[in-house]
Amino acid sequence: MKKLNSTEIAKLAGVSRSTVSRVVNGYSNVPDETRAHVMKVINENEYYPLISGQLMAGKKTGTLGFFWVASGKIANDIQASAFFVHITESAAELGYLVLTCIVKNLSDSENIDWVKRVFMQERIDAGIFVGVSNNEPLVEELISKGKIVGIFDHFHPERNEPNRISVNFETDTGKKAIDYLYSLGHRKIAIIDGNMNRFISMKRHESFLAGMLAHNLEIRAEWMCYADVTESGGYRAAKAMLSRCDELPTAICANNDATAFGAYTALGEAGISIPGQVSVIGIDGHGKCELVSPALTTFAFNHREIFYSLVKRTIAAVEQKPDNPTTEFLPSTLVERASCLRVIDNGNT
Amino acid sequence: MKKLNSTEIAKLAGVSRSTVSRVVNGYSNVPDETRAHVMKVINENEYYPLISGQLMAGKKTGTLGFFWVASGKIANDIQASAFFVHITESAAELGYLVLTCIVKNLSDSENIDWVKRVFMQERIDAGIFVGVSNNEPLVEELISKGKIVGIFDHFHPERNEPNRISVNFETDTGKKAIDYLYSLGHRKIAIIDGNMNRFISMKRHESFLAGMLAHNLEIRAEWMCYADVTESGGYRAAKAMLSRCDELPTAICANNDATAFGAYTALGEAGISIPGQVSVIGIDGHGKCELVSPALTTFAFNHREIFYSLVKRTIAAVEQKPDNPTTEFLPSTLVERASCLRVIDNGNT
DNA sequence: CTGAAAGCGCTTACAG
DNA sequence: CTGAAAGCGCTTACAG
Repeated sequence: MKKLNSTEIAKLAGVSRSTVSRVVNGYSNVPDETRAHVMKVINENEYYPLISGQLMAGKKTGTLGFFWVASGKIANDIQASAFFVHITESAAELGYLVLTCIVKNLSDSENIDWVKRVFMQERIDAGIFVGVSNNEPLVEELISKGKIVGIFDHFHPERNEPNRISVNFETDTGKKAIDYLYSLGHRKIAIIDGNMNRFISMKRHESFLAGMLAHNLEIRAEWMCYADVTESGGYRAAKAMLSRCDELPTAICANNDATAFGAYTALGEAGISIPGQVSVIGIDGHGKCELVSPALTTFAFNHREIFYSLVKRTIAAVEQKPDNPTTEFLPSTLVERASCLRVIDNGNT
Repeated sequence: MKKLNSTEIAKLAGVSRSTVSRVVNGYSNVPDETRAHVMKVINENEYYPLISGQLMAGKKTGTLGFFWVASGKIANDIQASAFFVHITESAAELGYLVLTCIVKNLSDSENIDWVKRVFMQERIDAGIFVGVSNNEPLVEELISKGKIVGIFDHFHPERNEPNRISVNFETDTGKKAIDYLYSLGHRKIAIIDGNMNRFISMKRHESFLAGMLAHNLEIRAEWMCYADVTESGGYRAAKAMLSRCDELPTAICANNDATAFGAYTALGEAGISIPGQVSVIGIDGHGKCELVSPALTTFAFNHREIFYSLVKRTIAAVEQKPDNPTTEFLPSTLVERASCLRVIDNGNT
């Protein structure tokens, strides 16, 4: 069966290309009878309008870019899978396709150009970014050029351009984690902070400290450490912390679950039992929490909901829906597993 | 900065649009000096040719579709992540973008149309399919329409259309698994087969039996079971097998790792220790093998290599490279972990 | 080596 | 309600 174009379909149906187009696009100004007849010809001939023609005539692509910025190995990262699936499924639900790009390094000009070209060539209507810092120049450039960008973990209260869409974790989860450990009797708490270029890591840092202050807990320098948000970063940070501290904390509060998994390894290597000697708590809701031993207690976010919110509002911006909220903060839920132990309050503060 | 088109760039550079196009496309028939001058104007104005115009003029999309057919929940599946990452990275390495589609159900006409439209609208140059049966009507239809399709786990020796590209696991891994268990002294081996609509599951089934026959092992009906290739399928199959058998096998040979994980759960619920009472072996090289307890011994495949081969040859078909092999079989490597125990051969065969 | 011109397949204001 | 016509931005054979 030969592939027909709209002119040929029009001829077969005995109408003009205009009418074929109206039927294809579901416009209302076509009588039911005409529509049914044209549809029949379209279906019989399996006519699908070519995207090239539609784009030239000014239609949108119906496609979202998904830019996953990940420097390390992500092939076996459950989280990468979850993000990819949530974004793709959310987009599909709203009738959009997803063009995926894994970006290794946003400091590399070739990488930058690869991303930029996707936008500038108008292959997509908007792009979703995951894994960028809160002040990524490329993102800022795209926004300033009027491109619609949806960003996970991004907040600039002073900038509220309608094409700067973001979704965020609530900002007080750090304090909630400290509160929880405190309620279990922990008074000696170590903190593994994240990457201070990321909005949420910074907020979590502030929020950890707020929790410590609220309970009058000692913020001991040797227990404070910084990691990036990765498992290997958490491992290195925890290892260094353990080797320098005179006294062990009773609990470690990690910036995120991946960092906590890294801490598990460091504690294991040092022969320290979890939660017997040291409790560990994460934040995120990583799929691996239930697989590690002991299962990791965490403040979990609903990632499905988070990405749906981001994708939905990004698409709303594309379609110029009015009153579209540019940002949203979503809540966590405590999931108690086996990694945190109740301890006797020995009165030390 | 206003966005310019090729006419405006041509004017600024003092050449014709033809020459701008030649420079953009890197054609050789442009003197170095002209090329440098035009490039300068292009870069200064950040000119990127719109994909819409390029497509209309007959250029390819430079995009591959990735159709992941998965009926169940895949958000937390490590494998889904790995496949997605390998395909996207392989494509990027070869200069291609990837349009991803998660397909829930290839029996549903809406799902079918969603996939078909991506091809028919010419949004992509070719599509990669993962998770389809060896005789998927949609795939056959696309191939018969001349669409270039790359399929993971697909083999039809009698059909060798140049647009039917596939990559496969070697077909004798089942026998290797039996050989290995035999070498550990196992004589009472249970087999969990996969989905017989999948090429590799069928081959593995044949190959399991070949191994059993080669060693003169009894193929006991109560130890033979069928699952789909999922973890829950493996669980159900193993559970049913355990409840009906009078005597326990000393080892379970699973069609694939996910099925083996399901068997773990069934054995755990029945209070049967792995590998103390029953050894378990998988096939695949799933990222979770090292996370489960005991770590799963498996015949692992190099998924990166597998998907690179598929993507590379699919792209070669798009670019009409000569002598492009339409299929390839890749080997496994035994990865010994903790799930298989050496047993004393009690002489039973 | 270079430009003028044709052409790709649609959609949409416009006129009726 | 419907059609003729313009127009979208490129590439490429063609002619020189």
